[in-house]
Amino acid sequence: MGAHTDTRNRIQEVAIRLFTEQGYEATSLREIAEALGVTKAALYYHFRTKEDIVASLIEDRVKALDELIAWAGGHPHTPEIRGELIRRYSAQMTRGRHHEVMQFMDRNKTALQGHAKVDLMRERMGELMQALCEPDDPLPVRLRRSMALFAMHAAWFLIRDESTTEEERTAAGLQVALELAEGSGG
Amino acid sequence: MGAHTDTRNRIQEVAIRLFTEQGYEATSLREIAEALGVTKAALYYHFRTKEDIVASLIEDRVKALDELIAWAGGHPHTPEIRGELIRRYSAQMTRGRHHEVMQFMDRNKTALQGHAKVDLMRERMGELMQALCEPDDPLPVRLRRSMALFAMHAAWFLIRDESTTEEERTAAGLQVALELAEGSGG
DNA sequence: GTCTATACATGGATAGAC
DNA sequence: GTCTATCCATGTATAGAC
Repeated sequence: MGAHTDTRNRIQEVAIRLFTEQGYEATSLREIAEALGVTKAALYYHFRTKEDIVASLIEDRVKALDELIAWAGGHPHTPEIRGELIRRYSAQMTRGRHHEVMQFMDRNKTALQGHAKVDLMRERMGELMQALCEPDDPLPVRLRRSMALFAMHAAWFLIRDESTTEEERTAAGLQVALELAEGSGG
Repeated sequence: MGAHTDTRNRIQEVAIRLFTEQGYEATSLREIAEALGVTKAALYYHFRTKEDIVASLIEDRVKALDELIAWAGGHPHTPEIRGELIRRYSAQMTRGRHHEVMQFMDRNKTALQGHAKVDLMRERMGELMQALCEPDDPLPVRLRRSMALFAMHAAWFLIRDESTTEEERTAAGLQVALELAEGSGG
């Protein structure tokens, strides 16, 4: 954990904040550099490209998704397993930068298209969805299950209320997600 | 409805498609022009700026939201009124370019930040939300009601299945939205 | 590790001819 | 209404000094 790792971390911190607030394309490397009190060229010592900064930001999230998919692969598609999968997903959102990463991606959907790591992560989300529902489930069920995952993101960034605690967000997201997954019609 | 109106319409059609597929910033005016077989300069005859194209795309949606908000303003906040509000919202999605506009905006959140008409529309969505829930409603209720609106968008673009008909999408979105608005916890 | 300087591409937008 | 030509700002990325 020398000065190298530290600067690298500070770059990531500022980058994800600005990418989320102002947008990925609207945020120049010059702007990130200035916020850190260094120059553009300094960033290029730590990251080969702008895309590499993004890749570094989401790699923990991809790993976490891989674990979830692997776990789901060893279990049958039952309501109980779906519930547990959702609980585990919810728990991930409380750790590290995971919910920040999801918000960053949600707000920059098109801008991140074509980034290798981002496309990989979209694939993983698709695989996770397949663990939550069969292709021949009725449309309302598929819609509800897709939205179950979204509920756990939305709890963090759809509700903008500053006074809401992290525990309340997590609980609300989890509750709505579980209802959506096993609601009256599915 | 002369050649003027026609070309203008064709520009809008190509623009919203490319903005949604590839992204707003990733789509240059040159690219739109080439897809139409004209030059960049020709576009500038019909629209003063790139931002003006966006404004023209969403203005019908803003008008539709205004109508909805006005209607809600004349009624109390009851489950029945909320249900009717959601039904009317759902009906709007089946007309004109409304669901395409919502998808375009969903996929380009940050890129459209600061566009006057887009910011206006975000305000309107906020007002509509206020018609659906009180500030002191419990968090899961607020989350569910926010997601009710999202469900009606998601029915159109979260489910990518080509064989799904427009009627099925509309019905599924409406059903899930109504469940979310008046679910077990809200 | 960070700097200055700069190459190089691309995009939005305008001027003025036809 | 559409064209050619061009301006100008900005962005990513690199070379090379310190």
